[in-house]
Amino acid sequence: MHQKRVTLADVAKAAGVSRTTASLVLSDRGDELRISEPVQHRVRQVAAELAYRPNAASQVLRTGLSRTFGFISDTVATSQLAGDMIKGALEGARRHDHMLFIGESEGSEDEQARLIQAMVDRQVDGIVIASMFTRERPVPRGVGRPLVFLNTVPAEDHAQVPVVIPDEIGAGRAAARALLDAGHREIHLIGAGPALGDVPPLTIAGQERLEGILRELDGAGLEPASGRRCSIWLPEDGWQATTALLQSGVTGGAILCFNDRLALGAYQAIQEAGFRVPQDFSVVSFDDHQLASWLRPGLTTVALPHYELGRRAVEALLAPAQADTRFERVPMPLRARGSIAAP
Amino acid sequence: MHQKRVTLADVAKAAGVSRTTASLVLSDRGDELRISEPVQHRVRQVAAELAYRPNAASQVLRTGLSRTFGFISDTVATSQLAGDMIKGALEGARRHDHMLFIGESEGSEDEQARLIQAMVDRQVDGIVIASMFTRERPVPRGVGRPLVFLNTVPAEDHAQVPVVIPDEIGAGRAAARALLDAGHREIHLIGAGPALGDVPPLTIAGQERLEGILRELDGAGLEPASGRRCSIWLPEDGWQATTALLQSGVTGGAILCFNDRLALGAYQAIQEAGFRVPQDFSVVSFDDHQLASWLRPGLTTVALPHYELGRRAVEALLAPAQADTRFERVPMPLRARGSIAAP
DNA sequence: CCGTCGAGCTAAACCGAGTTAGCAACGACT
DNA sequence: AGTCGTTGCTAACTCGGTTTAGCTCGACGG
Repeated sequence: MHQKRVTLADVAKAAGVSRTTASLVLSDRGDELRISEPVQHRVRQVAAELAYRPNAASQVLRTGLSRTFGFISDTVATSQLAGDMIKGALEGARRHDHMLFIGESEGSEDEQARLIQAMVDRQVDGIVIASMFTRERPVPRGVGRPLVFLNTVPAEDHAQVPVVIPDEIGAGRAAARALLDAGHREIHLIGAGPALGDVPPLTIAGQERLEGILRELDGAGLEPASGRRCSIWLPEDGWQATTALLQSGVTGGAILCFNDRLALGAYQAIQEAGFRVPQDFSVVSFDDHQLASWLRPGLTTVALPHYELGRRAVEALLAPAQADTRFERVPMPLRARGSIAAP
Repeated sequence: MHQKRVTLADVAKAAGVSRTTASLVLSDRGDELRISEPVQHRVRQVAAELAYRPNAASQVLRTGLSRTFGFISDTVATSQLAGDMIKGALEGARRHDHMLFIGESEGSEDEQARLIQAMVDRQVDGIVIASMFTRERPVPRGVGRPLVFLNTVPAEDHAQVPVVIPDEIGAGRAAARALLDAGHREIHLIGAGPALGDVPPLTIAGQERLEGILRELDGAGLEPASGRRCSIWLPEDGWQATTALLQSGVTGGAILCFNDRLALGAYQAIQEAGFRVPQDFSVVSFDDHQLASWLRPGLTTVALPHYELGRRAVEALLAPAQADTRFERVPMPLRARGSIAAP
């Protein structure tokens, strides 16, 4: 099946030069080592004619560089979250002419260690450790290659790992600001709150979104009108929390959901109770799940920049690790659609 | 940055044997070549103590096998479609102790050729060419490695490529059957139909789903009550088609959507018109998008087995290509939820 | 006429494994 | 004593590149 490839020796022979010369020319060191123009030209021509492609394994063995990165995430499947992140990572790799190994640890440290091992065995030039949900993770030791944490914060503070995470606090502020700007004063939280600390366990995102929201409201001299914490952030939970809110006698105002899936549940509860978005309730949320553009009216949401996150994480592998790039916060842009109106 | 790895030579030296002996022992050919038990034990022990790991680049160079597959898709980002497919591919690779390169061609033949080239340079043991939407594609020539088409049909009939695709005809039958079994006789199609050939261009899936539906209805002596072809299958299109259907005076029956996003639009149109699912309209669809379980009521849909597709495609790379495995149709299971009731 | 210098190229070592051919030591058998 | 066979191991080559050190040749200066 594996037909014979054209090797450097074949090129050298056909061009009537030594392997050394061929190698120098093809790696653009010909001028540096004084190979004459005619010879360079001939080597290049022959290489092109024979469709020569260097054997990467051989280059890796000699140079220790594989032009390959690794990308390990805890989950790959969860919606387009991962898809866009991987897409960004691929773009980052492509820009530097690298390939990308993908691995999925399913949250298991053992599996992650196995993947790191397999990638290091293959001499990857760096590994991104990604999480689909912002959280703390121990830093793998002794990898011996550049490492970047994506959407993940190192558990030990002494650990020297560059980190790329979304600016969730800024996102919280942006979501609150969007409602304030529309004139809302009565803002109900779905998913967490109303007080700082009322967040589901282990989610840094929830914590920081809430912090941003409270800060922005505080700047306007406000507090949330109410807040309902949900242990999981699925549509069903949003539906329940919103239904409870409506049953408490609220007939209008603004609803700030902690993610788009909760917002879907909120839409459903609002519609089933006979209210309308945005006439009765303005809704804003986080993530910019595909769903957000499919709802009627379109859901205004603060986007998780998955693509950017993936791309920057990979590119951070190559960047010289300076102090100021150790902790990169990627802004989360507001996607304004039709779910916010004046009260 | 790259600290020195332990090599086979280090192990051999520490164990007081030759590199040959160490190599034989560690590749389990010790018995075959009569290395004594004590020596084998010592070598293994030393290897473990030094945490020896073979350099994959070196093995690749020597053996030509990389324990690595390539997975090239036209799009990675589109929802969890790709995510689950990649997840399945990862599982397939993991089972055979392989790693997985991911690449995205964005539909460009040039980019795909570049990716194939880069993967072949790295001596991958096989490449899966995947499409997120079933369609015809030319077969890349001269790859020299095992190739499998996933969700993709070779454009040239003479091309010898194993193909893994979902059983869309069976899916069409299953969707129609689900409605017939509930007692429905009046079945409206959203997305394609009512006659064979009324499908959006370039989608094999649409064609085959329709074929399956028509066959199953025909078996019950029926034809679709109506059919509306949509050029794209987004929620907006489903909403428009369903709104048109309702405005034509239909007040109940069954709606068969060609995918879940169309079904979301149908749900929205039905609810906005004051009807209810499933009391007034039963809805069934295809794909089993995450969305399907989030709708109220849950959407009954025929699942695209993305995970299975990904896994089987990768495993097909290793399977000896027999005639009967050349064209693998993966069944699409019905996911019954709450959107179907008796008329 | 010899020494020096630079231009232009190459032999050979090297990366870290896998693999082939064969050697040394020892006992058994003729 | 010589031959043979077996056991137990290793020297040396190979994969396909990169890199170092150095060779050859002609021009030029003294």
